[in-house]
Amino acid sequence: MKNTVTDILLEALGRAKSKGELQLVEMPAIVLESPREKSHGDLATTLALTLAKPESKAPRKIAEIIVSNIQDTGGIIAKTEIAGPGFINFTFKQDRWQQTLFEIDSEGAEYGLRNIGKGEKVLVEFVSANPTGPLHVGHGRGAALGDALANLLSAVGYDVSREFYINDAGRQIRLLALSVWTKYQQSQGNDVPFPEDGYHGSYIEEIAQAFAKLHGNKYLKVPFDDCVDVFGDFGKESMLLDIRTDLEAFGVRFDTWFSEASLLKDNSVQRSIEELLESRNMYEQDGALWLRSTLFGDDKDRVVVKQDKSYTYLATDIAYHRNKLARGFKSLVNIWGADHHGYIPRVQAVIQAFGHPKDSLHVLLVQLVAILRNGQPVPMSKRAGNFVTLRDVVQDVGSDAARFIFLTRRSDSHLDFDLNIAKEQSRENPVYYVQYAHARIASLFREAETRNIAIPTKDAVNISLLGREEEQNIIKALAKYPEVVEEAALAYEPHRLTFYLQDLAGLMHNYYFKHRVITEDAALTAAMLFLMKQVKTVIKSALTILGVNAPEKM
RNA sequence: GCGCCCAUAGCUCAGCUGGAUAGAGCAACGGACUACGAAUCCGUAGGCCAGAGGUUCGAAUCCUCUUGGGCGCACCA
Repeated sequence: MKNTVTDILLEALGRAKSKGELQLVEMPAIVLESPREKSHGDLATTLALTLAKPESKAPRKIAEIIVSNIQDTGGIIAKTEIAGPGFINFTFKQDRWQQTLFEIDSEGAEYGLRNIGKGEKVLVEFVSANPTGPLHVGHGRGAALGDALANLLSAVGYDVSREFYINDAGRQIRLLALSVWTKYQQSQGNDVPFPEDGYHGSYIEEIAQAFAKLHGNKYLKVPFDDCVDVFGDFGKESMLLDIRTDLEAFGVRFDTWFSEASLLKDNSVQRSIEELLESRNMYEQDGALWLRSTLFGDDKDRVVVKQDKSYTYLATDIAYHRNKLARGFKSLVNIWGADHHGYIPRVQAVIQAFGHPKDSLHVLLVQLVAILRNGQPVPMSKRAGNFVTLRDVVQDVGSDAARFIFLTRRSDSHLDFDLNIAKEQSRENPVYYVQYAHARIASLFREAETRNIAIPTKDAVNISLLGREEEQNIIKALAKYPEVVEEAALAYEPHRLTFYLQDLAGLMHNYYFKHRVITEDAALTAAMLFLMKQVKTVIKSALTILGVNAPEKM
């Protein structure tokens, strides 16, 4: 629809130019938007306003010139108006909107999908929690965002992979090993002091018990340094299994689990460093190797190899991002906790040092989640191993509610997650509101079936019967869906879909309440059922992108 | 000290690339079930978009400063 009008406008400008009515030294971008105010038509453009200055003419005058040159060859426009300071408002013919319903009906689940990505490979890396403890709600928010975003990017034609980066190198795994080893020793009666900065939490004991069950007292007399790897691997594998299980319960599956340690093992860290030294993006100073990140906008250069020849965290990240690029991903999306924001310029420098444009990496920051119970914040202390886990929340409120609520805010704004509201089955809980709209339509269809009324196909329906205001509003909302999907995908903002869904569900509930669908008037009943069918399709499509179920019954 | 993010109705938040009279939900108040699911709907009220300048035809949106919150500033991970 937008494209058609854009073409019409471009042609009009072309004619105005050839007649000498407008100069048009530069062709302006055509911006079309749907006005809030209904009396302003279906689409509006500010074209005349933006042209006022370069043309040095009054905007209304320019609008008149443009309008006089418009030729609506397709016959879709009912009315063109100049309003206010120079807006041009278009109102479409009713049957044009109603075509939307046929479109949805024939495309079904495909409706709204686009191919702007053209199969380009995109990697979405998210969650990437240390395998040293269970996932908490913050990870859940990242998981919901990453998964929905991946779905969204697929919906617009990208070839998307989901990846979990396992931070399994370095000190934290050693500390995990030591924590498990200590609990193991203690459980076998050896009074070994627990490490001060060790991981607390009952899960460590569970791992130690599982270890004892498997190995008995075989490692009881082995000094820690001689069995770090055994305990480390065991701990890591146990935690990863837990993490994977929790994520699956949350409906999230990864295509790849990428191990940080593997980058050290296969020498890719070393090779990355050599490559950067060769390209002069890395240099030696004071006995350390530095990434010349200031070349690419970072505040200061960063150490990659320390004086003692050990690597900083950045070293593996360099190798990791090099690896991502080498796998052919044109676009990388990283989802991080907001406390890592200071790290962004560094990694963007890495990308550029390897010769890729800065904007091939998009970092989305996820703010913390505060859990509320009965309106009161639930205290969380990571140190004491006492925090609300993703598993707790999913068990408590369900995966659907959790996912939807995580996606009702922009990712970079704080989120208060109220457990009581998430379980509530009312308007206040947006998940139920939207799911209910879907289930209500399903229920309506069941009712129709018991009365032997078929859900009509498009050949058996007279769409022009749907002329009431509520019907027009719903149809317009449905027509907007493909745009919403596209914009949400390009902006990396799945939350736009949750807002869209709430609007659409609202229109549906309002309509349903005002107008009885199944009546004596068979033709009208058929048309209304047909409309409802398309609403159902779109709600389901959007919920599916968000990773939320669209139930037939609740 | 330097840098990043945020400030919109009593509360929680939307507001698309700068557009026309700033929107939802909740809470408050008043209404709607002999009919397809009232898990719903309708109405009323609620605003100096933190403050002050600037840019322009036009600013919640862009720029500068101030105030008030959050977070980063490691040869840690």
